[in-house]
Amino acid sequence: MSLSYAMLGLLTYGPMNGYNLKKIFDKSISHVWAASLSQIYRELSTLEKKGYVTSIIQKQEDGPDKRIYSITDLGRDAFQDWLKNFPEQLSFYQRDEFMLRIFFGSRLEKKEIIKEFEHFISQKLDHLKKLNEIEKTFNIYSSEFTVESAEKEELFWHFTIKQGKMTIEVLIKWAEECIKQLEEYNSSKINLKK
Amino acid sequence: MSLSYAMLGLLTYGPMNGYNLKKIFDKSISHVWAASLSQIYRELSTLEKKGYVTSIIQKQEDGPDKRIYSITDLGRDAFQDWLKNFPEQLSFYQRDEFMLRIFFGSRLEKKEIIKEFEHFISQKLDHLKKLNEIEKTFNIYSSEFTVESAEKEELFWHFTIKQGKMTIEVLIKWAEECIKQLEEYNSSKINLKK
DNA sequence: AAGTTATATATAACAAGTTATATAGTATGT
DNA sequence: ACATACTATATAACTTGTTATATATAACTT
Repeated sequence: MSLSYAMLGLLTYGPMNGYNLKKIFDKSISHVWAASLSQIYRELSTLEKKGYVTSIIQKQEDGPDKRIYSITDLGRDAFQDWLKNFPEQLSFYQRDEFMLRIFFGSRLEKKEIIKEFEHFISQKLDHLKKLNEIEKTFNIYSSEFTVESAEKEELFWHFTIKQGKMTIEVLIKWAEECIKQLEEYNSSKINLKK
Repeated sequence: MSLSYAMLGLLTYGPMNGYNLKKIFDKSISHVWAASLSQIYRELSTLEKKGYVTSIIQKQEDGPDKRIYSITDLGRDAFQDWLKNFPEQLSFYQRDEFMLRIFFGSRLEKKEIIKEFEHFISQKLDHLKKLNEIEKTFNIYSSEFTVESAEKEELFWHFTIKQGKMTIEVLIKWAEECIKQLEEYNSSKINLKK
């Protein structure tokens, strides 16, 4: 599945240990595919069993030893194979806790729900900042981690950031519209009652 | 977690069996929270153990017996409690297989990647259609399943559909911009080489 | 008549993701 | 000096989600 290929993809940039891989994840692709440390460690052993990566132990005097993983030719092939075979059917289904609550929003007070929409907007503004931070580190990584050309590598990274930004911006607009509609709905209700 | 509350939420509309619950899921909240049949069955037993639902067996002459679940007062309270307690931190992290491949898009031919962006657009157009179909059935359900007022119930359902539509529309715009940028990038590269 | 699809009912096995726990050094704050 | 946080290393337990399997009837398809 996708996690293993995300990991193999990052390992094409160079050998890494689990902890390091997690840091790179968070600074590069967490907005596209998130991973927890424990998942990464488990997946690294699975990948090793499959022969997609090999590991060596690096002794350290300060702190515990490191296990450094490198991608194998078999691993590179598997990654490239996955990469070129995009799925036919892209998933339509979602799992969004906030949206689920909104679905049942009629069971809440108008004031409460407006407060939640406002909180949603402030959270999305935070997410925009996070994306900007990730974007800033791209030029650092692209010079370190270049496969073909840093420019081409960065182009695609920016596509994913752009997707995130555009989506967040539209969600903010959506929430603002919902608030407006709720306020209108309430006032018309009050008028009817009079 | 969310699945159980999605199920409890639907059960506030009336008693249902697992199979039926799945159908309602697909026609109402799959765009917000998806569930598979096996998950639903497992979760129903968990909910029963917790006392949030009770079940009776309905004998049937044609086909196997049905187990009809009803929400209990305890279940209603748990649902309402969940509903009013929106999480402070909304998740920033994502898991999107398509976007992950785009992240590594520099390893593919320009032609291939443009083809995938085009396929993405056509899939998103399909998803728009699915959302429209879900939206159409809302008025049917809102008259059957009304808690307070059908109008208020539908208002929130429409918010979730609107969110889906706005997001999909912006994703299409994003993909179109990516294609344009890729074409420009390639031609400028060719020019540089000349 | 035989095969496929849909309705109806689930359970079992497996894979993936989250949370808790364990260990230990280094740095920073009060 | 003591606590908290961060770096660094993971493993274990638990929860959630997906895929495969099982059974049986009815309706539609070729």
